[in-house]
Amino acid sequence: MTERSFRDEVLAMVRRVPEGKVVSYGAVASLLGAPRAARGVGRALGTLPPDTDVPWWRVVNRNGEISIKGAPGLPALQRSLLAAEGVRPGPGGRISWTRFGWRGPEGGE
DNA sequence: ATAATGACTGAAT
DNA sequence: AATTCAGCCATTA
Repeated sequence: MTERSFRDEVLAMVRRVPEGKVVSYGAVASLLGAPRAARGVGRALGTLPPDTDVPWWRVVNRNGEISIKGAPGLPALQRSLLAAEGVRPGPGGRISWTRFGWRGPEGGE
């Protein structure tokens, strides 16, 4: 069978994140069976084309903050997309895992 | 095959 | 609680 690159698995997993929910890089890595590959997840999302159907904006770092460091406008775009889904950072500027954290495919979508 | 890079994380300060 | 350090991983040159 075709070896599915780690990148493809990451994209497939992120595609399952329901609207209005967020997940951390480490969580995605964990769901893929590689709990220490958080960076690999970030890298995978970094290769996404601007017209992708993958909801990359639903992935944030463990603190519930935007962790993008690429183009200057991307962080703002992510905040905007999240806000459009009802995901808003709390008083501290962090997104609450209790309210918006996605538990994974088995945790209930 | 080795070295460098980066949308990460946990532990130590 | 906030910041700093060092480890970990997949991918690219």
